[in-house]
Amino acid sequence: MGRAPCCEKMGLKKGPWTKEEDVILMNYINQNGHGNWRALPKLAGLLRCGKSCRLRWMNYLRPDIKRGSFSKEEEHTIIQLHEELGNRWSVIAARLPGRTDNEIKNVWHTHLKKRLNKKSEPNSPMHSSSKMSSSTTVTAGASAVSNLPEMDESFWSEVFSADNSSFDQTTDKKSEPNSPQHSSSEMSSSTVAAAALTQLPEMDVSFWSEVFSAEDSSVTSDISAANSVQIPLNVIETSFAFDSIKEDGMDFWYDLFTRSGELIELPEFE
DNA sequence: AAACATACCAACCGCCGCCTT
DNA sequence: TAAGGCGGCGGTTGGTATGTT
Repeated sequence: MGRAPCCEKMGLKKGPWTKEEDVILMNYINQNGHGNWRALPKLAGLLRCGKSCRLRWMNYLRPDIKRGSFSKEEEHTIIQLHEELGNRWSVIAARLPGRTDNEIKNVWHTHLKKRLNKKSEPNSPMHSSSKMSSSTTVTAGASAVSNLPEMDESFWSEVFSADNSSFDQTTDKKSEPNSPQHSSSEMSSSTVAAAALTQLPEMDVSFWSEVFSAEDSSVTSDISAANSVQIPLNVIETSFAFDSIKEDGMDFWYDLFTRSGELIELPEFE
């Protein structure tokens, strides 16, 4: 068919997103939704292609994204679903609320695949087919399942214990959504950041606390500045299926807080 | 302390399927 | 029916962090 590349490279930005861009994108989508990704960057005033905006939103900024490391149950689920479905990450992601296909794909390639390979290496009738990858179809997946040695509790506990160190490592790193890799510029305006915080109470707190720490603590006290941005919460609430999000979100935060004793006091939302 | 290797993950690229005209 | 536009998906890459020598 021959289509034009998604972003006519003219002056469009690539690479890591800055916090300013994140805020702009979030504010825009909160206010207007994302009817047309292609048109969105122009309307929002971003020098990005629509695809890039969509990806950023889907994989990172959506309020319902669950942060933190994958639980054993989640990893278990991924492994099982991958056996059934192959590399259909979006389908797998649909079964793991709050997880993105990209995230799952990454976890698979960095942890789970290795773990399984390690596990099955000695006499590997099953996964030595490290080629199960791209061409894996549902039927192939199904046949793979039938070839599997029965995976009882001991199998899974071995799989998980095989690489526990990395499992734990991910906990710390993942809890920081805007990874340190990003040499992103600091927030230019504490007002914007504070506004975003108040608008999105369900947003990943560590994200915003990082934003604020970049400024300094005075920012949090400057939270009244949030009033300068007029995005009523009800707009946000109608933009998303907030009810379900809230439920998942609360569980997530409760879990997160109870597990990390060292967590600092959060800014108070009023 | 420096150099190198490895792990991790956000983001890009290109293809595909669906929908509209 | 074909062409074109768009969103979405999966593979891959590149930059940074971390570990090892």
